[in-house]
Amino acid sequence: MLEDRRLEVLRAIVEDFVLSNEPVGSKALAERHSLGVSPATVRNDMSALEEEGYITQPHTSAGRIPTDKGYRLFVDRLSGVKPLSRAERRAIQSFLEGAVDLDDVVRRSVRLLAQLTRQVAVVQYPSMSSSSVRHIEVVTLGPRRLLMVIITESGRVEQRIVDLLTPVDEEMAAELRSALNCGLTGQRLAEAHEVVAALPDQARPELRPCLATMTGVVLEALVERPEERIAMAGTANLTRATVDFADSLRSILEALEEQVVLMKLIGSARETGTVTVRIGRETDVDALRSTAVVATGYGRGPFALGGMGVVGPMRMDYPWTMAAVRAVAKYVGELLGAD
Amino acid sequence: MLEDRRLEVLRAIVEDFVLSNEPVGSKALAERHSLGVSPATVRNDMSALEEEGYITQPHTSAGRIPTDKGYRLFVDRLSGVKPLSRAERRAIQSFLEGAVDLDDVVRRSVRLLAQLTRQVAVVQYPSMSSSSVRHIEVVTLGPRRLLMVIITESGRVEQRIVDLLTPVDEEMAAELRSALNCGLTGQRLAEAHEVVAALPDQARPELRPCLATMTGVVLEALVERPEERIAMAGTANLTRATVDFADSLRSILEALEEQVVLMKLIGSARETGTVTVRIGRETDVDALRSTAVVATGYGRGPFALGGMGVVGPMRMDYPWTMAAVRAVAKYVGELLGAD
DNA sequence: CTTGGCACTCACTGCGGCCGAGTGCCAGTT
DNA sequence: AACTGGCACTCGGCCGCAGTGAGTGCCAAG
Repeated sequence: MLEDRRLEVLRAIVEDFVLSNEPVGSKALAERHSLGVSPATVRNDMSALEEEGYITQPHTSAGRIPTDKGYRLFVDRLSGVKPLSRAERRAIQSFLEGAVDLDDVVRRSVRLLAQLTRQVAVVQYPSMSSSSVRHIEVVTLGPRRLLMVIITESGRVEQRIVDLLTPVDEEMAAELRSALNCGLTGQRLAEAHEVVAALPDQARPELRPCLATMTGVVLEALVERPEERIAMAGTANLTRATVDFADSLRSILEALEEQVVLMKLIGSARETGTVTVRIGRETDVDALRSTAVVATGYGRGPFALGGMGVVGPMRMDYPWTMAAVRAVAKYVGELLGAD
Repeated sequence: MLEDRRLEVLRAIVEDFVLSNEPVGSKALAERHSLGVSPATVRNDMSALEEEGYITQPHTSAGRIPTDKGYRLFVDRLSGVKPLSRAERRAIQSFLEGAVDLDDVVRRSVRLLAQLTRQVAVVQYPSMSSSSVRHIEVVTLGPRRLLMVIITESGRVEQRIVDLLTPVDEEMAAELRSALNCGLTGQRLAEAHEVVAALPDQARPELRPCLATMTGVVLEALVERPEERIAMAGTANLTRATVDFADSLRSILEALEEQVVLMKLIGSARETGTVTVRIGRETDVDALRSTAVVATGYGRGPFALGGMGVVGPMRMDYPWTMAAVRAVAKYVGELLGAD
């Protein structure tokens, strides 16, 4: 029970601080939350919490604010996931259902998430390697130049220009097309490594060099190249978290423009079926040490299509944000799964 | 000559202010630039320039800073375009030449421009309506659902999912494909309105409804829909222009996330063959009244493929920025023109 | 274990004064 | 007529200073 109240105090501190963005003191705490004890008692608890590293004071004789560790405990043990209201769910649905194509779905999602959470939103495009090939198209652009267009089950379209060593006519292009399609359609690219590599050997000798080049491109472009596309929106929301935050704003923006960094943040959450939260230094990105990332994967089945999430100040309404991210991810997953 | 010196003073003010970001006074001006006159004389000139609205003082007894009108005069009459160094040109070239596809070209360009100018860079994807159709691919996704992929000369790929009223089998899909390709290949979409609309009538009766739906999609998606895609980078650079600027940063970021606004800014510069500069209120966007936009079109020939440019503080090194934008645009134009 | 009381700390605020960059004006010079 | 040096004046920015109050830590009593 002592232990219990301490946790209750921590929860109260986090909640108040998230609301006010000001260090919260013992008096206000005892008043605003019905803890049933006096400020002095709260002070003792706070002292203990500080000892254990869950809260800290910005300077002597100021209130306390949560530390990374405090937020972590809060997220892990003290907060559920606030369910969204029916109206909010409807809003998500109606916002997304007008989308005309995959690109549109992603762009709408990211804007929706940014507006909803009032944070920076990030959405990964459905990954090529975890969805299977629907069709490969080959178009001749010139005697030695082809355009390959790869279409996946999830509706993503990837294009590559290929320069060949030997000229190819329309007829050969058609053969290449059918060879590729026979070999690859329905394959999950992540698993098709050997199949793809073996393809050239089964073709007519004249075509082999071309096919080898092309399968090389497929592998390089879709399997090995990890830098997939992402969309981002709501960077303006970063300015909301003002002051102390403001000086680091530049470095945060810089980090967010770095594809690799974003992929790491969002991508790692992709495989887990749940919403994951990374707080402060847990992000492993120095520029983001004052931020938190709430992310999840979307797309049903064992292979998530991609990840999405938001980046905001540590001082964030975690329960609500997690709910919003989860809801959008679920809806987008259904939308893309149905295609 | 009196007039001449005044302009010289204006130029000096602009140059100094761009460098220091501090109101510039008569004394420093007379010293740093070899104007050959005393501070008192400079003061008289400054007084006149202020009278005419080219400069202003932030508060009494401070130095002067240029107004919108002052920058405008500077850009129009007082500055040429600094040519880039050979090394810089080479840097541009080597940065861009590794691009593997259109998407990559655009993304590299925008990052390059942002790094080069240290401003926010914006690049419009090559417009569909001003480039001609290379190939249209039709893929069946389900009995009543098709995926159309439209590939243009410039290598841009656009995709649309089409839901049909009647079922279509593979054979019919092939017919539709060839009908579309016969009718549209080589057409400039902006001019093909009637041709596209007339297509269905020439086909077999059973196909007409389908074809009508599909041509409708083509028109709607590629000709009528003005919201084309754009890429942006370097938003972190906005924080460089600190302080006074900082409070409006939020609204600037918001404006920049608005596709429509960006399209207007960049798109309008697209048709002109030269680099255009919009200063302050000339942007016609309230949130950008403290910024300047330097933009140009890229892609040779009478039809520009798209526009690109940078957005930065009015306090900007115009000659250099204009040179950089022009150089990148020229190179990207060549790159895409050759494809 | 809790509580009221009490002394203490320290960021924040408002105030007054100083400083200096920069201006505007004027009288003298070329 | 244009330029220059001199001079008084303005006013934002920068101390230093004391007052205030929220918040803490400790302690002794319940």
